[in-house]
Amino acid sequence: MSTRTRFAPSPTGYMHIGGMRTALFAWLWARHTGGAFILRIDDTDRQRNIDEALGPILNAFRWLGLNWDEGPEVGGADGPYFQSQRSDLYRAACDRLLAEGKAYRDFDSPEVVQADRQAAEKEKRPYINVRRSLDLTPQQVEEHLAAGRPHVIRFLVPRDRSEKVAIDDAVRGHVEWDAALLSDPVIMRSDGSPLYNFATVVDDGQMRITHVIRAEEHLSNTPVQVLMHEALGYELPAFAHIPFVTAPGSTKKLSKRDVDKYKNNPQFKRMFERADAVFPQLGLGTSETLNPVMVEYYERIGYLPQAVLNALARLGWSLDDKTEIMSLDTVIENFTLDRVVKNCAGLDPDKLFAFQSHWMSEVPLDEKVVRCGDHLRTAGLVHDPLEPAARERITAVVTALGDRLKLYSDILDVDYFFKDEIVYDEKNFAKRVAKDGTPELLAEFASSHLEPLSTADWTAERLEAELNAFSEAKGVSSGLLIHALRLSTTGQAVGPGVYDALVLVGREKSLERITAALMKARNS
RNA sequence: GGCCCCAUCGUCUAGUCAGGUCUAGGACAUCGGAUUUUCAGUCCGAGAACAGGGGUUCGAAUCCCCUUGGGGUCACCA
Repeated sequence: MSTRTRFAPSPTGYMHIGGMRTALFAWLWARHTGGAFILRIDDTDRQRNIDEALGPILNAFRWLGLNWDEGPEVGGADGPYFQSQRSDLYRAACDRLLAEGKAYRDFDSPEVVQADRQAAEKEKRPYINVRRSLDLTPQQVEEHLAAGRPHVIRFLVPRDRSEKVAIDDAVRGHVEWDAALLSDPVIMRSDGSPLYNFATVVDDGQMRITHVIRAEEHLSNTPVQVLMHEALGYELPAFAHIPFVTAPGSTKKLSKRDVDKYKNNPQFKRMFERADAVFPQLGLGTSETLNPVMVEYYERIGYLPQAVLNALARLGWSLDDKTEIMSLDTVIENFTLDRVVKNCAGLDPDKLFAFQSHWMSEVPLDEKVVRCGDHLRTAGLVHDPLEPAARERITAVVTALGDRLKLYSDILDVDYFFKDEIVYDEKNFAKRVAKDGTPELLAEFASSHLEPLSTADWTAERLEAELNAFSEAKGVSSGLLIHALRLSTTGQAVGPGVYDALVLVGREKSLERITAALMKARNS
């Protein structure tokens, strides 16, 4: 039988990076086995603004290139793929259970149930729901029904079953539970809508899912689901509970609720700072609106899908003892569930960045130019990046940047190549320019060696030769002038090689900026 | 608290199922050196781990038990 895996997100308005990893593993297993990957939307709870809430999720899949064989937009034979449109299926399954005595109507009010729970807690004994409604005679049930008395429907756990409820999890191995300790799960609310635990079983059964690959936090839902699969006569799928992704340097599940804490996390901190530096320029808000818990963060800040995919694949899975850099095709070819690690894995921003460095080095110049052009246009630094002169300039800058360009948004750090005014890195300006003797040296170099140069002679080679000749004659380290020149003409301490930078800034503007810097140094 | 899961360098991991070849391998990060009389980068190198205790065995990171620690989950959420 052909493999069928699924990912069933709830439309929350964003795609969680940890959820993305779970989805990736399910997708990978389907692709590795030549099976089907199904996207199913768990929207039993919220029906409003479904498009708005679903958009970012589908976008995340598209950005990473993870296609789905059945689901929203593409349809499929086992649809619909929105739980909100599958009510009849749940109703029918529930009726069947009811008719077979495998489920029952529970007339206890939420308050009563709550009191039971509290009583159990007080007496320090495990809570299992009290089956009062089971004592009702058929006649009493009819009366309650006729009276329109609100009730839920619970699945009747076979607590007296002799053997344990067990699964052979593809990643965790044999796991078993004692059915006698299980509470009867509510499968239908009093308003007639299904609960997740039930809907999932009905969907997985009806869609003939062969491998339920999901995050570890669902492990404790598994026993009742197994029982419900059995009760409904579905063939039990294989389960693979993969570890969840934790926050960097933590053992706790990565959660959007904790973003405020993450801002102080030493490893996460830089990502938030980067967001606050970049997103406002792109009109995307700040780290408040887009943060590293969301997949969109990575897309917008200029990560490569290859890098994110590589990092995600290596989080809880490995090919062997040395392979780190892997294309999606390589991962598909080698992905197996038995090589999924059992313990939870912390998202590592540094490692992701390292993957990014590698994959960015594989991107052709033209592609980099186009993507950087997009960022520049969005930031208002370039009107039309496709216009020949602009394109040429962007190409020159990207070339000069070389492998310094790690994220596409890095292009915004060299905005001084695209606008007139520059922002000084004050600390480094003081250190490299406004210090003993340097302004005088710089002034002399500018007037004696730079100003005489014609625009045609304003080349990296010539500039380097002039600078070397001057510093040799003066008996000073060339590094002194190199730093002073960079700070003066770009305002920054880091950037392309200084001769390239001077060429990019141009003769005219370079001289102007040096003059301005000298004035600034004198006044400080 | 009940139930369940997990435990190798700071981090991600290889090795665990089929004990020896593991004085525990790789990657990221860190530190040091080289290079560019420039930041970055690149190259080379270094430090860095089997949670603890009992067993079984000639031999245990690997098998068994206990302890400790971490985590998940206990809804008319998903």
